[in-house]
Amino acid sequence: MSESKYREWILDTIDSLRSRKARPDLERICRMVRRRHGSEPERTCAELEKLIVEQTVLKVNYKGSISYRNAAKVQRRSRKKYDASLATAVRSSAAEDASHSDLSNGDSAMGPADPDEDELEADTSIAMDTDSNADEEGADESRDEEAEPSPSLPQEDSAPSTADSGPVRAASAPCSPSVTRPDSGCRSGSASGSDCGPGSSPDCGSLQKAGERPNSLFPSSPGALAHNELAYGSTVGPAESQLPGMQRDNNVHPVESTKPAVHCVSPTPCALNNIKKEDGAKLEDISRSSSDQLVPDYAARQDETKSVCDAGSESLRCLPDNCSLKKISLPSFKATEGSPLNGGKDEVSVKKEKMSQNLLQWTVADVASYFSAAGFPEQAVAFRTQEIDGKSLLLMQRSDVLTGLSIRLGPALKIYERHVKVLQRTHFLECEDL
DNA sequence: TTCTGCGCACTCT
DNA sequence: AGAGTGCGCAGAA
Repeated sequence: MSESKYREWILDTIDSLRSRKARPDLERICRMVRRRHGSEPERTCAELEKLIVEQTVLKVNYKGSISYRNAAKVQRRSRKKYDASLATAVRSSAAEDASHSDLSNGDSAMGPADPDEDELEADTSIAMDTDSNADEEGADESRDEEAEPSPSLPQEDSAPSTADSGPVRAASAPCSPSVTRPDSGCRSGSASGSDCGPGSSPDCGSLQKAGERPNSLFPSSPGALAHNELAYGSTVGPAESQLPGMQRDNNVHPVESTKPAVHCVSPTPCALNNIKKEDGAKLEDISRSSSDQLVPDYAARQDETKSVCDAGSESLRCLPDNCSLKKISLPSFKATEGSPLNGGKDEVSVKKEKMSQNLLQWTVADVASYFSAAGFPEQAVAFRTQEIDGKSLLLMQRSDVLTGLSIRLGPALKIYERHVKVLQRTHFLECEDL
């Protein structure tokens, strides 16, 4: 309930700042929301992150600083072509979130709000993230594999877009989730920092809602995912898939753009710190005792084998079959599928499917226990703190993992490359098949 | 002190 | 050339 209210407030604020030619950064947004509605900065940060995840708001790195955009209003300028292709991906999920249209973000306040704005969000968002980091491999790889499928999509979309008839319309679904990462949350500026400051550990509880949203499912569309990676991962990204505003930084200062993200200590992270100390200990103990050695082996192998492309399917096989990850408890997975340890090729594929599907059903606890069991108990706490469930996991970008969880770079890289990426890839590859 | 409006330079398509 | 963005400054509240 308050969620939509916040959405409105935040979008309104962003629009407002923009109209007055002020950079819509975290600090200003929080301040304005507080002034206008009396909302706590931490809460605003949390809600903002949710919107970012939903892609209702895009977080971009423009001219060296982080800015937030009303997804509905961005991108209409350039990416229309892109949209077309993206639209497809999005659209699939769109259906699911039709409900989302409520996102209509109340831009009303803003400018020439277009009627199509609601819909725009979807595509817009997808492409955005500029700030991201560039991480080469991630993006490159994903690009290779993922980019391919998309080509086919475009055409399809074009049709739909036609349907949109509207000038801009492309995708009808506002769903795409993660283009931007929530990571930078409160980091920017002093204000943000102070607002969401460590001491103020925002109520993470609020954050989790993001994952609950229906649209978070959209990743089910391979295309969408791919795009996310591209865009986000713009990281490395080939300018191909990025949005105008966002890519600027990446293209121009790939490295620099990353920096901000690194420093950033999103609101969540702030909370993380506190939580880590408290609950972390418990969790760590538990998880540690349960799994440490499992992953290395598997992970290492993955790394080598990983020629990205096959990573997806390979990983699947790897996880359950080759690697003795039995210990890793994948609740949903097991539940629906039974023991993953046996079975021939057919079974494997079946498992694959189920696993992917189940991924969407993973709860925060499932995700945490997964990483815990995978040998990252400490980091698992971060996932838990950030309330990353299966859906969120699918939406995570490399930078999210590297910087948004406030975990050390080393483990973060391993987690992303060996697990997150693999799970995502697997998931959407599978979706593709379907 | 804070908010708001806006000229103008930048950046990108 | 056209359009989005936001810095920096001045005026208003």
